[in-house]
Amino acid sequence: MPIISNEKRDARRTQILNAARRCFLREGLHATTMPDVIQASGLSTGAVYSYFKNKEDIIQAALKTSMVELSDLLQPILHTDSPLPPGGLLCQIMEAIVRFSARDGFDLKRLALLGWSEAQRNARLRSSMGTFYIAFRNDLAGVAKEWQRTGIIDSSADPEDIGKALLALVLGFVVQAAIIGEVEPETISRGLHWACRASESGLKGSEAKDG
Amino acid sequence: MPIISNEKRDARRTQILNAARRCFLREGLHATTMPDVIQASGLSTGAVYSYFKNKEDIIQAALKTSMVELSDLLQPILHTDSPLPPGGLLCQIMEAIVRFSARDGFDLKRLALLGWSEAQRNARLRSSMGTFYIAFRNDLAGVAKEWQRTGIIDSSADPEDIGKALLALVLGFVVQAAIIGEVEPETISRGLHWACRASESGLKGSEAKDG
Amino acid sequence: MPIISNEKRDARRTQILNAARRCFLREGLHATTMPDVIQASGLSTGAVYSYFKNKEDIIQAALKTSMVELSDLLQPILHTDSPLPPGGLLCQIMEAIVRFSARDGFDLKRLALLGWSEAQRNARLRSSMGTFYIAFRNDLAGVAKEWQRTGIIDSSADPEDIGKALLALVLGFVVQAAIIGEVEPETISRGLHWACRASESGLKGSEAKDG
Amino acid sequence: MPIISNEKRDARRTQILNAARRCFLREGLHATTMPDVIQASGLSTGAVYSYFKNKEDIIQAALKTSMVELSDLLQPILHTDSPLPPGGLLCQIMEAIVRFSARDGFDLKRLALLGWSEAQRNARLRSSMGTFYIAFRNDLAGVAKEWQRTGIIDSSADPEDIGKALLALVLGFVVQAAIIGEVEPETISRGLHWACRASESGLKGSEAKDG
DNA sequence: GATGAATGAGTCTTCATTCAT
DNA sequence: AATGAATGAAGACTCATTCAT
Repeated sequence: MPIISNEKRDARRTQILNAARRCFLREGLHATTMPDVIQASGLSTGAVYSYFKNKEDIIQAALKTSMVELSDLLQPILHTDSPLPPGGLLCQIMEAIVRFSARDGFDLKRLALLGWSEAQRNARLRSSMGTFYIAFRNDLAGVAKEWQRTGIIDSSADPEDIGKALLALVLGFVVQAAIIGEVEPETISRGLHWACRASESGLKGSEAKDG
Repeated sequence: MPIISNEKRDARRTQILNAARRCFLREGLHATTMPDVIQASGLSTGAVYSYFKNKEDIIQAALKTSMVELSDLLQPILHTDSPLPPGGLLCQIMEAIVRFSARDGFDLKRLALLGWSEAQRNARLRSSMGTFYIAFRNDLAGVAKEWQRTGIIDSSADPEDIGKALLALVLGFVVQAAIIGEVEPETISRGLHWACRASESGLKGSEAKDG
Repeated sequence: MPIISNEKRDARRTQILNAARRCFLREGLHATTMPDVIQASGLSTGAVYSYFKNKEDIIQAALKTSMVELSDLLQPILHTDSPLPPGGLLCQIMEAIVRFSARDGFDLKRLALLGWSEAQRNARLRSSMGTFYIAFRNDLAGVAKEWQRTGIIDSSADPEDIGKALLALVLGFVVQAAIIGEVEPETISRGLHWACRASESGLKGSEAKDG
Repeated sequence: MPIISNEKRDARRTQILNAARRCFLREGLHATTMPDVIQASGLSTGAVYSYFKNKEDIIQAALKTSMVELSDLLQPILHTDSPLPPGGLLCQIMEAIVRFSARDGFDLKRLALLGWSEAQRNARLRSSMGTFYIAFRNDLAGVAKEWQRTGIIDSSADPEDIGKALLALVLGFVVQAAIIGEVEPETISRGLHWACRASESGLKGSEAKDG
């Protein structure tokens, strides 16, 4: 039965990819050698190369897998009929990311930094990563539209802009947590809360510039 | 006199560092070879190695230099007697970063991504980078205190939290601009403005969780 | 089966080591480059490096191998029930060394000089070489004890001292043969014979000093 | 006055050569770099290169100097009207070498090993070293003739052979002292004394072989 | 003459990938 | 289908020597 064979194939791929991610987090993308991945996977050189054409393919697949996993995690949060208000949603997303990192031992935040860096010089990765983040941003804009529909947010706002602002907060949380640490999802949310309550908060950049 | 003047030495160092940064942006930190840097610098192998002990040293210095330059750029914005309100300040910072990138042809945003990635496995870099970002975050918290002093922000807020939230926005803008593009400082500011005006905005994380 | 047999592995190691020894004798230890050894071995760079960690390892192994081979050669001479008297034994040892050098084309005498030099600054080599020579010296002292047992040598003599004197003669023969030439084992033996028959030979150092 | 200048030149040369010998003893001939020698000499690169054409020249001169110094030391011992008998002479020579090593901090024994090794692949050095050792051997043979003249040694002996045997002992002492240690001049002398008093000592190699 | 900055050929070593078995 | 030995191109770095000042 080819079905079992296929399952086995998938299991092997996952085994290699997980080994690769462990290596990547430990050594970085470039400093990780194929022997590193091969040893960590417990397979033979030839076996690994029968599942992936080359190292670039493994990087690509490992990062893509992470993006897909994250996507699965975020879908229920973003595609719900009654999304939480901005602050709550942000927290939910950031906590999901934190939880994901804890779950499998792959620190998604740190893996993301590796991916962003690699995407600078790897067109294929840049492309798949771009697709992922644009979809994420669009989903956030979609939530913003839902907020407008339910009257939580003014209908004159540009939902795209809101999506971009929210994405910036999420990504910035990821960087900050990975590089400095000492940030919790709630910290961000709370800080934002106060910043936004500034009298004449002037959050509209144009006003700021004019003033 | 074959003894080179300090100015000339510094000029040479800068020459190498700038060449390195150009290479890094083009090829990434690891894919950049020493011959790449050497050729780009216009010097000889030996000359480059007389200014920097090894490749790691060049990476270190190139990123450190960028941090120092950025720091110089941000100081006047962050250490002023009458800082702009939150939205305006954010815009100012992001625009400074954008302007810096345009100035010398070194896209600071993309260089930052490279640095964050490298910092994962390079303790020395992680240390100097951590110092820089913590100082940045503290400066932002300092501005928050100033806002509290002038009554722009409620005195019950934690300025540290505000610093973290603002830093997240700045870093997130950098990532988003580098990876997806199609974000302007004002976009973020505007999106945030609307998100924050959400009725019962629920930006306080705890409320969000409870809800 | 790509899994190589132990015999083949050993054959490869020997192949590399013999190539290395040929190079070392031609160029010296340091002036021999890895490409030299690699080409002489007939293998590829990677293959050589899969058998030996680095150049130092090859030096170490090449010299150690020589010591082991020499040891095998000397064992039957030194560990016999009825050793020849001093002069005969010396000749036997020196001739064994000469014969060994002729056998495989590796001039053991010249290789020894290279090793002694390298041992000055290479602790690991110094250690293994020290072990070898101390064992050799002890074996010579052992023969001296046998001589004392059979009455060939006075029982009041210190066998250790005899071992040291004999070792000096052997090593000195090696140096002289390698550096100046025109010495045969018998020459040494004969010269010693006459020198020792000096009336009031005064070979006891203390007497010499007093005189 | 060119005389002072010449003296200064010689002093400089000595300064460089002494620095070089210190380096050579510490690092070996090849692992010593020109910067090593330059720094140890306290002069500038250019200065050192104005006194010696290249590194090979420094090696050559440093070793030659050592040979000359040793020669000066041995002359009075070897060219005397009433030389000590064999055992005493040997001790005198070995003690002179030991004393020389202690005097200036240049361990002549270890320097000799370095030189022998280098002589394998350096024709010029091999030549000057050969000249030195042949002269030494001839001087020893000369002493043997003197011993024959005064009746200490049988007139039927070949003084050349005696020279070779004595040289072997001296060189062997040097090697043993440098590589293993725990040998004193007297030890050798004493050991030899007992070995030679072997009944039917059979020191004549031919007899040994026949037996 | 003196200086030391600059040169660049030459070394060791790694590692992605292939392919005989 | 699986294995892991073998390949060799490519990279980081050193250091003897030169020569402009």
